[in-house]
Amino acid sequence: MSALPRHLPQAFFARDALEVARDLIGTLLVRDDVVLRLTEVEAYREGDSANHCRAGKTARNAPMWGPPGHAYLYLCYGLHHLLNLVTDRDGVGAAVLVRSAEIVAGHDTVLARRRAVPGPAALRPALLTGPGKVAQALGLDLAWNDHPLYRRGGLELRARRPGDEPALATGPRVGIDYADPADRVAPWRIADRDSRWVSVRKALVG
DNA sequence: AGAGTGATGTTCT
DNA sequence: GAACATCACTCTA
Repeated sequence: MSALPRHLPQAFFARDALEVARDLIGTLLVRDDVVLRLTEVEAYREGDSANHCRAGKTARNAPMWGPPGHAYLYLCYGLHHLLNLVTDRDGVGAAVLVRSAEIVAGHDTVLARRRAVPGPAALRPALLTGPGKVAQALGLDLAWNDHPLYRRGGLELRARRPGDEPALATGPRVGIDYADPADRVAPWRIADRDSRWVSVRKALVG
């Protein structure tokens, strides 16, 4: 396998979640032999009624209030671990949820973790479109909370590959019917317009 | 392809 | 006790 692009520095994450979300499409999540290219994310910002931090700091959302560039994981519906990347400055509760990705390397490991039957038929978007699937493919659980992504080791985030300048599509975030109307329709879901490895493709524009 | 539904456990009212 | 940033499976067309 060819050399990976550079790590993104902590300063990359120390901005508004929406800005970070746009820049995350096309970047690489790396763990052991698995390399995933991000194709779909959602921003959860300060003052956002869909944000886990809307009611203040709790034991669950504590990592979101911490320094940028760390992981925030939580258990959704009692079954699925969801991976977020903490954004904005220390003391602000904001993050970007990773919704979908495509496989760059480590196909066999991903298939095994996803409990898919090995073979060409398994390598289709349904394998990795959805936040629970991405975390499962990376082998992540709550033990990865607070893990820094801007340093070598464990779970890492690296820059886009040379020449990868994805066109973006946007749409409303998924599964936040409880939020205020304005936040519910805000186009804070960002995707790679030209990738098939994106969930709920229908609601996207651009 | 689209709608319906059960699984499963933590968090918050 | 209800809600929940979901998934995989089953119908019906």
